[in-house]
Amino acid sequence: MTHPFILGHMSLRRDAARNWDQIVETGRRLVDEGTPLRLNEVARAAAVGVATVYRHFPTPEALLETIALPGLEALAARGEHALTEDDPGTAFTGLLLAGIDALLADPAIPPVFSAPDHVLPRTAEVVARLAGLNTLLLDRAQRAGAIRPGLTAADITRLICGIVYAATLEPDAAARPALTHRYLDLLLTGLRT
Amino acid sequence: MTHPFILGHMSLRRDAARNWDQIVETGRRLVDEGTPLRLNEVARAAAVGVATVYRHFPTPEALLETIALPGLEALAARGEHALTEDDPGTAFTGLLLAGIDALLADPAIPPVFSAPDHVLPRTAEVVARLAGLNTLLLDRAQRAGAIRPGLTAADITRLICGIVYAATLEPDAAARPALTHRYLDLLLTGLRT
DNA sequence: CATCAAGCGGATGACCCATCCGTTTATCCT
DNA sequence: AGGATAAACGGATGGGTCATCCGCTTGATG
Repeated sequence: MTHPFILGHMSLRRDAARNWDQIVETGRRLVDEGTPLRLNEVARAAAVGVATVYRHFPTPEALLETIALPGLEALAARGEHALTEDDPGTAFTGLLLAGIDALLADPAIPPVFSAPDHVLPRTAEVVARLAGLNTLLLDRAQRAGAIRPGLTAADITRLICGIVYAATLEPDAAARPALTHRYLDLLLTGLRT
Repeated sequence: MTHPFILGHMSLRRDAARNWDQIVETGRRLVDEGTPLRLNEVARAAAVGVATVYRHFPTPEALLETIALPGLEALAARGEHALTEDDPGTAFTGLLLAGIDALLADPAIPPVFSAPDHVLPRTAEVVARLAGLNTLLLDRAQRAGAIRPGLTAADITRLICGIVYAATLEPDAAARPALTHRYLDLLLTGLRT
């Protein structure tokens, strides 16, 4: 990942951009290792001054959101692709499955996705985009009679997070994907008409 | 709550027991307020020296487990009562509902209940007791044909925690109980044969 | 009442966080 | 090219929290 031009017309000095990259990359590594993001530690691991990290990312949340962004955008793209599918039922369940897999695959995503609000505009934007997609696909599936009425998109979002959370209670991480898929099946049985 | 005699034959000096009570009571208040338990803060709020708190509860987890214990034991008692019910299906679902309500009602319970291990023997014991009850009631319900086979008690436990977690994503706390009940209904539709 | 161990509390060293500021460096302009 | 300038750097440091240690107090015991 490489630093994006801000608002499309502003750029960072070359050394700043390089540091930005190193910080995000290091943060990604730490997140993947399961370490909670401590900005001082990120600075040390990235061989960069502490102030540099704080200048780019005032809080751990800001860095985490930056790290999570690509994954969230991939998921949103996946959702937009689902709009073109023929069967509203499979389009909807397909997005749920993709969401679960994304949440499981990238430890940066769950905390960002389930946070009540976001510090970066781009994160807020992509999460809102996902919510819109979710609403749209759910509505379609409900109209097609594939999903029972009386459920909101917010319910779906929460339940997906709940399923992923449930799977994290399994100590063996390798077993989690299979678990989430079983739990999603269970949920879908309840969701269908 | 009042300090239990340790192993049934050892007792604390009277002032120590009084402090113990005050610490647990203060901790309970803080937990109910949603404050994360910080031992220094508990000491200040309980008008007690820091060392006194640390002597009784070496870690925040130890205090939290102590605070959660009564609720967990009430739930276990509820589960033992469920054993005497006639219909295995309602006995099982009744315990699930009771579990959810307990997790929602007492903020001390979820972190203790879903922790992979426990620092106090009594906590470990009561959680194990609950697991046993869960296994037993699930097995009965499955044999009676009320619940589909292929699910373990651990699955159930995780799913219950997942549902409660899902409800905590709703910002309005007053709406959460209704949510969890709806989600449990959904889950039960999936669980039935 | 005297003895003494159990218990008390707060001072303190260790550690983490995040800001500030003197120095360095990229960029721009002549 | 090279100097001027602002952007960016980095680490020293003050502020805050954590948990231990130890000299003092107090309840229990005979």
